[in-house]
Amino acid sequence: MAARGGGGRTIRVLNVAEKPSVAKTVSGILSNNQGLRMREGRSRYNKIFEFNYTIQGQPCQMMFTSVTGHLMEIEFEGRYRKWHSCDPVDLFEAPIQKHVPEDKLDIRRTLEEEARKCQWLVLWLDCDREGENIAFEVVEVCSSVNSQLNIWRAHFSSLIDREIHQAVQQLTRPNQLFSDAVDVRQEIDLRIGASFTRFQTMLLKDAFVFNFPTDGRNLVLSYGPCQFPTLGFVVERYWEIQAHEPEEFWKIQCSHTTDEGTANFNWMRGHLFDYTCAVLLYEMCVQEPIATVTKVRQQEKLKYPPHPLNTIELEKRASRYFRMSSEKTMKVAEDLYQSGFISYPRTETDSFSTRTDLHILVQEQQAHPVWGPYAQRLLDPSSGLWRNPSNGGHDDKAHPPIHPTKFSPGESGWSEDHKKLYELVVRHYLACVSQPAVGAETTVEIDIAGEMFSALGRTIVAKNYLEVYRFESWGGSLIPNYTFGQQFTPTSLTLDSGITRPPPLLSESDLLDCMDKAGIGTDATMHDHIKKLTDRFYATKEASHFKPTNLGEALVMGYDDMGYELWKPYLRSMMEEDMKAVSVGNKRKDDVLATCLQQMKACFLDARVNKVKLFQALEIFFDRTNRTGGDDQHNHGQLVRRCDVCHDSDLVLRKKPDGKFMIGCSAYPQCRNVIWLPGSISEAVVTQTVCNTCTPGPVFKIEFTFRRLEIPPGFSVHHLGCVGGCDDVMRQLMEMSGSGHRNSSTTPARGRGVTAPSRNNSQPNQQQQPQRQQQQQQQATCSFCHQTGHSSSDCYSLTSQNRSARSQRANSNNGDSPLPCTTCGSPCVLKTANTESNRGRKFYSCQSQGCKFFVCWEDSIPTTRGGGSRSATTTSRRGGRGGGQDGGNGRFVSATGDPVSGRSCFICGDPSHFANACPNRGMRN
DNA sequence: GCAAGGTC
Repeated sequence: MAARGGGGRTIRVLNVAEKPSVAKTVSGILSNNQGLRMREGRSRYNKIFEFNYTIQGQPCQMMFTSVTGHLMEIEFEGRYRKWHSCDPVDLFEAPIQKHVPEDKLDIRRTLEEEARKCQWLVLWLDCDREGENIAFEVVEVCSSVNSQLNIWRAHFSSLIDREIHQAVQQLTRPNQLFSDAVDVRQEIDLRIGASFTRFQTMLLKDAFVFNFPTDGRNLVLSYGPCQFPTLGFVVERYWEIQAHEPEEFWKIQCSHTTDEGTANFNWMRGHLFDYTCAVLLYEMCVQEPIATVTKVRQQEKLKYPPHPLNTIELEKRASRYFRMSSEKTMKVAEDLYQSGFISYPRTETDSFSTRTDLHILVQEQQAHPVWGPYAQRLLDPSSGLWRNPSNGGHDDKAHPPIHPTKFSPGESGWSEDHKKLYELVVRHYLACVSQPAVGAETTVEIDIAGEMFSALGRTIVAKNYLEVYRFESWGGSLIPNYTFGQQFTPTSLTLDSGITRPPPLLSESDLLDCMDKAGIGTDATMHDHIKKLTDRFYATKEASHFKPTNLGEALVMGYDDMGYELWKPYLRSMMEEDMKAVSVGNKRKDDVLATCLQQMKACFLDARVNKVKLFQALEIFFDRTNRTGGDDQHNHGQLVRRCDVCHDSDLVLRKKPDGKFMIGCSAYPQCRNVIWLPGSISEAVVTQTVCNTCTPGPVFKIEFTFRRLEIPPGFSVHHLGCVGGCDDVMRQLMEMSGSGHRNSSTTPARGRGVTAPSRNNSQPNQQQQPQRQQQQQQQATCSFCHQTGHSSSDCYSLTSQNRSARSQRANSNNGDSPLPCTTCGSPCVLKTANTESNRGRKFYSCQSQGCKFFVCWEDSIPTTRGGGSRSATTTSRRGGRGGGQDGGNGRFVSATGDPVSGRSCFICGDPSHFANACPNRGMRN
């Protein structure tokens, strides 16, 4: 702190904290609870504490009050607030104002009244970017009534006496850059959120039949840079599950039982997808079933207690242990915090400060009837149970990890959820300061006919923290004693089949994990974003797992089909990087704002041009209403020819709202036959001239006018063209611009198809390209939004090049041979496997949505066995021990061609089944 | 009727 106050005269200092509890605690610490007075402010929650204090020799009369988080909000100016007052694209530039909302006016009044009386303002907001921004909001309010205020910032990371005294003696100036970063975030969030939300709501809400229970409220199809990536995680997992093709695998299981117990030996190959190979190896084991012990290893293993608890871990664990939603968890935690039983529940910190008195917290818990005795042992040095907690590596510099602050055996007013959550916080804390559990592990490896197997036995030597942390367990199993070189005959040796399973739907804990890793939301808001998915009817939660609704899936699909990754976390991650750059002065606030908004506006305009993708995606799931939902591009047009797809309606020429032309079927959406025309057309009129070549006729020719600079030299600006297929000029221009014919009447939209987005419609001609590319490289021009200074890979509105989920969906539809599904009876298709062990092998799979059942391998069908797609020399994964089927008589052969076994069961010889289904399989002593 | 971030 460089400046001093008013010499020896007592000055009045207004201190402002981010929340009432901090104002109270800091006042208590600084005053040492001596001469501390409290009086009411204008807001019933935000009291004012008064006491005397000396800052660097300067006697001060301290006034300490608080806000409750942000004091201000940003909003569009009045004339832009009504949804129909402007085009949503205008929201990228509409004037924005920051104001104190109605429910914070009383806090503002308190600040104004106190600031008028003071010479200094000391800001005690949380020490993060948001806290710095709130600090500037407080400064704005206070300075407006007292421009002479001397403004200071106190830095503290926990509410510990020494740190607070130190903070007030080392005041600095507030950091404008930190605050700027938050201003940028707020403005981008508002402009993107409001524009896209209005756009997609007004476009789709009335165009489809949605039967969501909105309780009389308007249906809002919101978009937000946090809620959409959260939805994206849910949809992506769902697509992964749908794209999963079950595959059968085989593994050899061995067990050995003695008086000392049972050892289950696992095949060290894991499992094989090649049945023949597995059978051959199994057969060798059966023929030479003596096991030889090749390794016995004994070692001590430790299982460590968890790190101290932060918000995300609290939410994840409450979800896992109690199936409590993150929203509920935070509500209950807030209650417990408000009533003083646990510490502040919104914290990223998972390590305790070295100055925290950890023992006091345990002492309080000694009285508890259930975990009290454990707390007593923990405090007894002779038990050796105490261990200083580990460091999780996160520190928000504002709050300690979540820990119990007051003992309770359970309050009468507590719900079951309150009891569970308090217990979790206490047990977690006690676990953190306990020794790890100790186990003795024995690993035994055996060899049967050259195949290796291993078994693990564990005995728990000391449970330690597991005694109190009942939510975790550590399975122990006794196995017999073995010695190196020992031989024995297994009790059972079986060839078991299994089938690969898709991953499960995302649990709340998984979803929080995804968001945490991708930086979506903050610890205080993540549960809000999750709840928003269900509030907006984008996802449902069933048995603690999230599944997208048709609406959620369709919206993501629509943007994905446009090629945008608005539903992926990258946009938020890039914004977060820019915020960091602003906060350390590496980028200017105005530059980041301008660049980001320019790019997002380009993305918005492009999305609007391609809105048909959203329609197509929603049409897969919902019926259309008679209302257009603002989409009028399919209403009128000039007749070009009879539709060559539905043969029932006409193909008509239309001009789209963006000025570009297309030819589509008048029966849209029942028929989605469409011809996209080059973007270089400035005018197009259907003439009465009929093409003499194209059939079936009549096909009316069109008088086109092209923009000179957008067509190659040698092409005429005026052209009487035919779109029936005979016209080379049109064909060439269409190819150059990536436009052309598409029949989408039978295929739901997936991927770009031939519909080139408008940005590609004015490609330079061949001669111009090298020069243009060079210019682009020199200027680093984004090929998407056409702004300089970044490439398309750095564009906020990233286009999707890597569409794994969609390509999987597309690839899964490569079959052509019908066969009824054994599960649902729907027709199946023949597909080609793409896994390492079965690449190229054909199989039948059900095509019915929601079934997707793997039916069988093509070569396992009896009538086709002789000519199966696998060759007789299929090699196993075991080098020289290859084996397979011969091509003709269906017998197994070894790599040398010697017959090994017939196609009948090699265990009992019955031709009606194979060994894996044999009732006698396995070998018993 | 829209975002996300604070907190009560």
